[in-house]
Amino acid sequence: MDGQTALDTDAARPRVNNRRAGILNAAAYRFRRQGYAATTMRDIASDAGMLAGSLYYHFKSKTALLIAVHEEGVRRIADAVDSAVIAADPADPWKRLEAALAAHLNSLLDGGDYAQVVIRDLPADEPELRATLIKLRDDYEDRFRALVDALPLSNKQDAGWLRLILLGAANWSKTWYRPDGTPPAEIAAHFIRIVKNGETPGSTT
Amino acid sequence: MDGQTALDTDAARPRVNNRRAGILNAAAYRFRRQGYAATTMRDIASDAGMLAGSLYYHFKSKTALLIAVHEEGVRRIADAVDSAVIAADPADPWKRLEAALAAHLNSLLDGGDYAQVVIRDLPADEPELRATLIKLRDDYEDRFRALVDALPLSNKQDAGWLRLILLGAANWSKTWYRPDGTPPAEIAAHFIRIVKNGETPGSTT
DNA sequence: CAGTTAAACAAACATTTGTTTGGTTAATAT
DNA sequence: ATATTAACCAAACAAATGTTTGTTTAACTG
Repeated sequence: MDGQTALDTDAARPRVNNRRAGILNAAAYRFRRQGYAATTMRDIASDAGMLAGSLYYHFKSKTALLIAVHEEGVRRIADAVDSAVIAADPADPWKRLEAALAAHLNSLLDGGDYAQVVIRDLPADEPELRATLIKLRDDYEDRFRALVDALPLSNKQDAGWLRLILLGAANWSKTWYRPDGTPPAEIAAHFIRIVKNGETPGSTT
Repeated sequence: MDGQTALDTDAARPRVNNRRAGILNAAAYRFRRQGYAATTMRDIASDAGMLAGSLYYHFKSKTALLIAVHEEGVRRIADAVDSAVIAADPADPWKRLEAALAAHLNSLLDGGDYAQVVIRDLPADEPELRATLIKLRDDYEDRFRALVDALPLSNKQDAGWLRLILLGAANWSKTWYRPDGTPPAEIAAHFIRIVKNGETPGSTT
């Protein structure tokens, strides 16, 4: 029995916590498709290839699972946005905002399940849990606050409205987006162009 | 087997179905606050002043209750928008759209619970139910399709984007709106102004 | 009055829920 | 080899779930 070398046991598979990612993936998948309340621990366990009780070796509760998915989701979408902003032209604040919005949309629409869970409406059961999740999202959205504040606006007071319009329109896109339709980057370009130039006839594009 | 087709909205017989509205209100209240999956029939029954089983005299299932709330919600918000558009200046298509958006926002933010349930993310459990609810909302949103198509746009192709931006930003407002903040009508005015005139310096008309 | 019936109750139903517990396996370390 | 421990299973748990059933109450009608 012990004659076999450790060739079949993947060396890149650490013995400790190597199933955590798989469980989190399954949870994110289910939370996105069914929502938190409608997802059962047995759903998640089944997708992860184990029994419901076994999940409690890795996570102490269903709530902890939701928080972990949120944290991972915020981390991913924030990284994507930060990278896009860094790669964008530092001299063009509109382009920087567009790059951030495109990354946000891409994470939301063509990305995995995590980002969708972050954006989706939060469960209102436990106020404490709700506060935790809202804070996670707010910290992320601060990026857009800074990007919008850097714009040369005709009315500086509009920075807040601009942020709300763009993030709202973007977050709502998951209800009408189709993978065979306009890609996320183009959606972002349209959004930015419209709020930047307006739709009044005669405005130069 | 006399199939009674009594109008449930008929108030001529107070004794018949006079609790329907109360039950629907309770359901809308709970669905808005907790979401559909997290709301129990006992929650609704408790708010309506009866036991869970008694609900089944008025509605055949929890699903039927959700559909009824959606139908009532769409009816209310559609009526509000239609009235606002009729009262608006027929010669100014931008004002007409703004009036519709203001009515939409008002129903969503300062209105009752029904509109929020319509807007909230739909349960994905039963595809058939989901299709029913989506169709209800789509029929309502057709109003905005017509209003946007009537605009004198610098780029006619942008009608679709304009509708998506405005409805998206509006529907997302429930996540950041505070009753002591900017009132719905002013929010609508800001949204319209920005997409109409743009934010490029010097474009103030 | 009796007869009918809308409306609700009281109690149970069979599942499903999140979670706990104790035991089992197999890899690792000593 | 022995001990340890990460990881999981198998089974149960109490509570909660949507729904059904038989019965009761009270208002209307003839």
